[in-house]
Amino acid sequence: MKKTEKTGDKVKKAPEHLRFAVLAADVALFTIHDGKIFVRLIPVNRPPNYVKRLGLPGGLLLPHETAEEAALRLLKTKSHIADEHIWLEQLYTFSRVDRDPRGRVVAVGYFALIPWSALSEREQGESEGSYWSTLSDARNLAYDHDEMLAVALSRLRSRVAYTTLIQKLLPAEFTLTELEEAYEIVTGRTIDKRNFRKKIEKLGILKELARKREGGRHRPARLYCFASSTVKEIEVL
Amino acid sequence: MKKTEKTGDKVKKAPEHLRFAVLAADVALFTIHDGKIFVRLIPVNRPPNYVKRLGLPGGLLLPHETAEEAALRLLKTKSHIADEHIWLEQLYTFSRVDRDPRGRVVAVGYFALIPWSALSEREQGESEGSYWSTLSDARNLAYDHDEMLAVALSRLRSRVAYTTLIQKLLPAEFTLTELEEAYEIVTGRTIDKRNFRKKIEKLGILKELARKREGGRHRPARLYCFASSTVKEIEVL
DNA sequence: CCAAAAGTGTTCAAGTTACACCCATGC
DNA sequence: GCATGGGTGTAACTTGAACACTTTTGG
Repeated sequence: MKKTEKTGDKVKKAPEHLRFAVLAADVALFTIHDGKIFVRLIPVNRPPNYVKRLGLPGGLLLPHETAEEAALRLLKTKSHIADEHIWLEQLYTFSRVDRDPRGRVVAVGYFALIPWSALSEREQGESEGSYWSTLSDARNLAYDHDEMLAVALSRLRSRVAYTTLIQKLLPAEFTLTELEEAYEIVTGRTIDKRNFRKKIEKLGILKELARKREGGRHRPARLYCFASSTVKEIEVL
Repeated sequence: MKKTEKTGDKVKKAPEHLRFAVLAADVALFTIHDGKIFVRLIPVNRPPNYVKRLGLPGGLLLPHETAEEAALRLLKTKSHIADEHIWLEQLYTFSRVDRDPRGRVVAVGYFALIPWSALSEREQGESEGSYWSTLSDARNLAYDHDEMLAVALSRLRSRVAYTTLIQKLLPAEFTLTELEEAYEIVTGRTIDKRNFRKKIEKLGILKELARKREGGRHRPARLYCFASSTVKEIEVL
C-alpha cells in the first residue's frame, strides 16, 4: 500500500556529512527452560577492543530493511535461531556517540521471546559459538550490551506483570502449573497456587482443552491454551 | 569518563553502502493549559509532498550529537521552546523504509513535557508559525507524525497512571485541586475529590508547604510540592 | 499402598467506591 | 450575606493474602 512515492524531481540524497552513522539492530532473545531464564549470546571478535567477548546477536541494517526486519535476519544469521514463533518488541535506541569505538553506530535494541519447546534440537544447543546463557553468566558483554540486557530484562519483567505476554514464552498447550512456574521464573517470586488459579480463571484469558497431560506418576493435569494470541494489557499479577 | 578510545589502528569508517540513512529526532512536546492538552506543532514545507502542512518539531542529527541532544536542540530551533524544565523520554524509533519520501530517514521519536507556567509569554504564543495546538486540531500531520503523536499520547497516558510523571506538567507549587485537574485532563476521567486526596496522602509523594494560595473569592488553598523530583514508579491512579 | 503432583474454599485484612455538608474568603 | 471553591468522614463493597487437605495416577 504505502511505498516510496515517485515524483518528477530526482530524489535528493542527503549530503555526505549528514550520513555519518550506520544503523544497527541488537536483540536480547530470551527463553525459559529448566526453571531459569536464558538469553542467547554470540561470540564477538572485533579487535582491538573486543576479542573473545560475548555479546547480544546483532549487526548492521541493510538499505532495504527496517530495524525490525534486520533484527529478525540477524537472529537467524548470527545466533542461528530462525523461528516464526519469535516475538519481537522494540526496546530503546542507543545513540551515545562513543558506544562503538570503531565509529558512529546507532543501535536499535529489541527484546525477543521464544518458547523453549518451539526450538529445534539444534537451536536448543550451541551453534558456531552461539548458545543459551543463564543470566548470571551473561556479564561483561561487548559494546554496551550489559546495559542493553539490563534494560531488556527490566522491560520483560514489567510487561509480563501487566500484559498476557507470558504466552510468548509458553508452548501452545500447557498446564496451570506450567503457567504458574513461568510467572515465577520471570518475576522471581513464588505464587500461591490457589490464589493464582482463581485470578487466572476470573481473567478469562485461557481456553480449557479437553485433553490432559498424562504419563507422570500422579494425577493427570488439564491442558489449556490462550484464548487469544494477541498480547493484551490487563493486570495479570 | 567514557570517550572514543584511540587505538594504534586507524578508525575504520563504515563503507558508503552501509551509511545509507540519515538520522532524525522528532518530539511530541505536551503541556496542559486551560483544561486541555496542547501539543507544539511547526510548519512543514517540503515540496513536493508536504506543502503548508504541520508536523512535530524535529530534524536531522549532527555528527557529534546523541538523539536526545538533537531532540532538545530542535525543540529550541524549530519550535522556539528552550527551557531547562523540559522532561524528555524516548518513545520509539521509526525505521520504515519509505517513511520520508525524500530518502531513507530513521527517526527516533520522543515525547516531552513542560509546565505551562514555565513557559515565557513568548513561548506560550506563536513563533514563526510554531504554536500550541489542541489535540483535536493536530490531525493530518506531515510524514508519519500522526502515528508518532498517537504513540506519544498513549505512552503519556499510561505512564501518568503508574508513575509520578504528572509533576513534569505542573508548576513547582500547586494546590490539590490543580493536581487533581491535571490528572483529569490527562486521563480524560473525572476523579472523586475525597478519594483522590486520601490516596495522594497515603502515597506520601507530596510535601505540604506553609504558604497558601490566596486571592480567590473563596477559602485559600494549601500549596504543595513534590517531595522528590525523581519520577517514581508507583500505582498512582 | 506409596509417592508425586493436581485440584479445590474459607476467612480476614486491606483497599476501593460512593456519597453530602461545613469552611474561609472576597465582594 | 452570598457566591465560590476548599476541605473533610463513613459505610458498603471488592479485592488480595494466608492457609491444608483430598484426588488421581504410575509404579
